[in-house]
Amino acid sequence: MSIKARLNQRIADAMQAAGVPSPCSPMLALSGKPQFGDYQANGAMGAAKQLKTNPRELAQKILDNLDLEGIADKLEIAGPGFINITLNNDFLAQQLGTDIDHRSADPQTIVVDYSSPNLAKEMHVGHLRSTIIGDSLARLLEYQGHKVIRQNHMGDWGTQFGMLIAELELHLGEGEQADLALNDLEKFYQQSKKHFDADPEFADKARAYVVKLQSGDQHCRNLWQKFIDVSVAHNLEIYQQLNVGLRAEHIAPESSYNDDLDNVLAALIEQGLAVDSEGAKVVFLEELADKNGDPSPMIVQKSGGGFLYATSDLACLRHRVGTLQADRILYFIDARQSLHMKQVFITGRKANFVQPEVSLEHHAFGTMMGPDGKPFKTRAGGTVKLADLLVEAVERAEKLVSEKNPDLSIEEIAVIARKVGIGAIKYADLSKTRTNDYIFDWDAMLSFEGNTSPYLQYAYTRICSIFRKAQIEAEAFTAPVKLTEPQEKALAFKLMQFEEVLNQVAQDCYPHSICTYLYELASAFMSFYEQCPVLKDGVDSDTQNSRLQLCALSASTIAQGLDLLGIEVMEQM
RNA sequence: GGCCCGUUAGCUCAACUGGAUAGAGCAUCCGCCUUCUAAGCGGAAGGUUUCAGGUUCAAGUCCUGAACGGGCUACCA
Repeated sequence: MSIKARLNQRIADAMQAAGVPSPCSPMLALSGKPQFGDYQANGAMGAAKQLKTNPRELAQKILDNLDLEGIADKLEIAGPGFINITLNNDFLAQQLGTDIDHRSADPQTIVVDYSSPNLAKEMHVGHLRSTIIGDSLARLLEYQGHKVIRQNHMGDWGTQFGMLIAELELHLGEGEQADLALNDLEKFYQQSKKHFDADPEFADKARAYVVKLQSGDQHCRNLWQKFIDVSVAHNLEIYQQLNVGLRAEHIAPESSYNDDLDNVLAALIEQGLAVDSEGAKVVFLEELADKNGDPSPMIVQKSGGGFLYATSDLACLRHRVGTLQADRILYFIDARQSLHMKQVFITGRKANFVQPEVSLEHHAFGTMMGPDGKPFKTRAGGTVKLADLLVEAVERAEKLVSEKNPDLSIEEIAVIARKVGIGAIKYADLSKTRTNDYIFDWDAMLSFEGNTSPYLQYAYTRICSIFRKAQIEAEAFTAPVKLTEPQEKALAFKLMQFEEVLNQVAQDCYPHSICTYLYELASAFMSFYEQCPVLKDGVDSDTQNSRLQLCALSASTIAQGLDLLGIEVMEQM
């Protein structure tokens, strides 16, 4: 149990003993300022209001019932009724020596839907968010002992594929090889779009091919498969470069639900949820009605008989609940899909595809904007390819690493540059609040100074360097910790908060909290490093061992935290 | 038109879900490498949290309205 959880429990009990009706919340938070101690409990003020008593008197009554002997040094009532708690140094030191079980007491089956690119085009920088935020959550939940099922809901079944198949047929007809023609997917898409817009005959063929493909025509199916294979291979390559845990076995594309769409529709009709409207089959949702009371429509079958993504998302939802047995389903998808996701969730529940206890969560995120604050486009009007961003990042890192550390071999530099460059990109994205729109800026994203992943990696290498010099294995090292310098205490206190942060993120799915935490931890380590010599002359052996222990714990926490973000560490940089 | 989201330092972002004097990084300025990696450390400066009301012991955070920006809004995904 984390220190925070323990304090929370004790204070809640004390509040109850002081006459606060349950449930009573201590409202425990980290103190904002050093003079206010380590934690502050803000619950007395709200409770006093409820009881119509004086908040400071109530706070005193709570303190009278609160026993933190051996845990806290100082308990103070301040301001209108804050309870400030200063932890005991020996308690903190002793806590550092105990192993905390990071595994959840209630392991669940959790489906994590992320990345889910459209296979018609190459991945661009806009795909970064879903891919790395989702991956981070998958790693964290796995670390906590949940059964995580990654699902990459790739878009392989849309209208555009008719156009792409027709284009591919054209190329193959001229004797070209498929993988050569598809070497540049972006270019291929543009060519095909050009044909579609300029040539009515081509356009008709493209439209016909969509229908043929979806009804199982072998010729179209073969062409489609060729295209998909190339596109999937491209995506898997990107995942590998990004150190993202998505593999071929996690791909559950739209097309895989095709055979179930008729069943979904039949179920919706049978339950009276889907009705005829303007020739289409539509589900009307009063739950999402506007202020005039007009319900929100969701088309589940087009007037021509074709299906849309609402239907395949419903089939997908039913599969995840019924077959995959999910307790919780997390969707990491663009905020523009918010209405669609609400419609799917509500319909899924009304149709009994989803039991009430299953948690459906759309964790949306904002749109990538350009430097002008408008939705991001390159000067040519296109997007930046993800592959190009990764190449640029590694190149910049390579240049810097070889400048900073010329003694390293070419091979070492290449490995370090990859970890630094990719880490910087991921961290730049992960460290921002998920839900807001955000500005894409090359230099900010590829910065290696300040609050960036190289800063964290650098802290790690500094610790490695100490252990290398001492000729001690960091992982195996254990020694009692004593906290005398303020930097030592600050570092120890930060180390103890790791679990609290992870629990929070596992719940609200905001991995930027992990970034903030790791930056604060690394920052506390840097101050400690400057102020508290470890191996230098004049440091007695107890102090040296205690500091080595703090170093070892800092290294393992930073490495573990970065691993949860999918960022790698290295011994030297 | 309706609905959803956003607006915090010159720039990019935080603020533990209503708590105390709103914090970081970048950029700027001043210090610190003969001693564990200076991708670092210490310090300075920078704010009417878009605006106007309201609720509250307490509002960047909640409610109402306005301005600006983005998105969604029936046969793309």
